[in-house]
Amino acid sequence: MSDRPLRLRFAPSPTGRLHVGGARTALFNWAYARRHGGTFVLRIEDTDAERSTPEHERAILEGLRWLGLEWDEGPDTGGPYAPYRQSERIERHRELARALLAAGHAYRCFCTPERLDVLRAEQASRGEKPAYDRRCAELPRDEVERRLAGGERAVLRFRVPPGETRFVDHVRGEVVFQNAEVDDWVMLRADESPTYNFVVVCDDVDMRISHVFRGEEHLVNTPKQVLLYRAFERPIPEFGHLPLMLGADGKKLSKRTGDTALEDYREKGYPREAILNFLCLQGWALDGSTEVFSTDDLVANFDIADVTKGGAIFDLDKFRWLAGEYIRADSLERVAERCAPFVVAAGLMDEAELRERWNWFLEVVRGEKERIRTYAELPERIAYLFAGDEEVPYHPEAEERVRRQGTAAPLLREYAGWLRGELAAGATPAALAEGTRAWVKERGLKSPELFQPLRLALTGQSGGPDLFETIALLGAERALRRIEGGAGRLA
RNA sequence: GGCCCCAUCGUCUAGCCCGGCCUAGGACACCAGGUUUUCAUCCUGGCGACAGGGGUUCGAAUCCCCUUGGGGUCACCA
Repeated sequence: MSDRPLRLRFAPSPTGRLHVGGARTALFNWAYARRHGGTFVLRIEDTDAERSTPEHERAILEGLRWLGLEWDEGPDTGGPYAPYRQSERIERHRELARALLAAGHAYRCFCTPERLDVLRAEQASRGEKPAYDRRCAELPRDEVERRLAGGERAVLRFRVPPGETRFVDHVRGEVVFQNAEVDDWVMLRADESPTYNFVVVCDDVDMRISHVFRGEEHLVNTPKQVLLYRAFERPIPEFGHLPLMLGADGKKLSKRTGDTALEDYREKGYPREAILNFLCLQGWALDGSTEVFSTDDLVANFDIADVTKGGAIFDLDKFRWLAGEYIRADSLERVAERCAPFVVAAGLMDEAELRERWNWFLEVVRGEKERIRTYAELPERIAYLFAGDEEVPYHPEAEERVRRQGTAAPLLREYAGWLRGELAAGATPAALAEGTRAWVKERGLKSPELFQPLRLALTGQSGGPDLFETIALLGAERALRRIEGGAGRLA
């Protein structure tokens, strides 16, 4: 088994947006394949015709690609085991089901959903575990034929053999299930459509999947699947069940406790490198001390055996810190490129304007680059640059602090007079900074006495980039107008 | 509830497999200080954990058992 070609897969179901937990599963599968020279397969599990949509499928592929997780075989790229969309493999599933039926590993069950409901209700009331009672397990062949011919609907159930099922999980070690605990589960529904536990094995067998790494919620499915491999007499793949990603409440990450979709974070402006890095950190560590690392580092070092066993609470604070790290470390040009769509979306500038004033925009970004943690944070921080000079929105607390100082209005008026002269003479930001310090000193003031009102008048905020750079960004006329306007508003 | 999985700072984790180097390391968050025109960055320091109990051993965070706690799962969903 170990000398089989290494083949891994990620098999999302297009019934919703790509979950961040799914993205991490894909990442670890991908990394393992890349590390060991294996093949990474993408397969779409769209057997739930009710909920699967082409839109979701497209979005999932796009999201994975955006992350940089390229697959070697998949629904769009094709490959030697095509098709890679389960809905297109149903004939094969039925064929395999018939083979199992013929071999006695499966049987027809005529029990109606209604009877099963009643059965489960009775079991529940007696405090028993809900399980199929195998009423149809030993039906004589002629009776089965007769009822089928009579138009009765039947599902196909797997006949779970006695004994126990054990397998080695590469994250957890050996896991044992008593087969008596495993229900005779449905392989084919009454309409002949195959169910998840069945198709997954059919396709993994047909696609020669050698390693199955997936979320821990699938751990309890594994005995069913191992039993199926045995029935098929095919090699059982290596398993590894990844710890769950948990919400702040310690339960499986759900919409109740935060954003669950990869897209959510993308839309919120997290750098993709930071997302990837953070996903790694949920359940795996490079060396225990390095927090910031690339997917190359992951690929060079990833081992399924090093994955943590316990569930990991999604630590948004750390994620945001990491995102900021990536933005700070990135080039100005690139940060600007990536912020641009958010600026446009916020209605601050349109694309033509952005192109036209690109160098100006670069300077704007330079001022905020070490302050933002996500690209989406830029627009709100720089909105003051686009406000009318007479109606710069003052942050209430900042304004309150300045008003308490009391001397702001006359000071600003006086300073504006001085500044007008300097600006007219073409002073650089650095020269202005120096001149202003001298100006403050001459009057026996403390720096904040001027700078706080000045910042408020210019930006409406209490913090931000260098004031003289801000003046340069605004231009002399607008800056002066804001300072004089500020003197008026604060008088 | 049955079954299965898990258990190191508030959070993510290193250490555990191959007991001693662990007075348990790193990071986020938090607190304090420094730098700065402010905010942020950056630097320094602080707070803070081996769930509990039994074993095994000269010695246990590391091995075994029990308890407790948490999670997952129990469909003609995936």
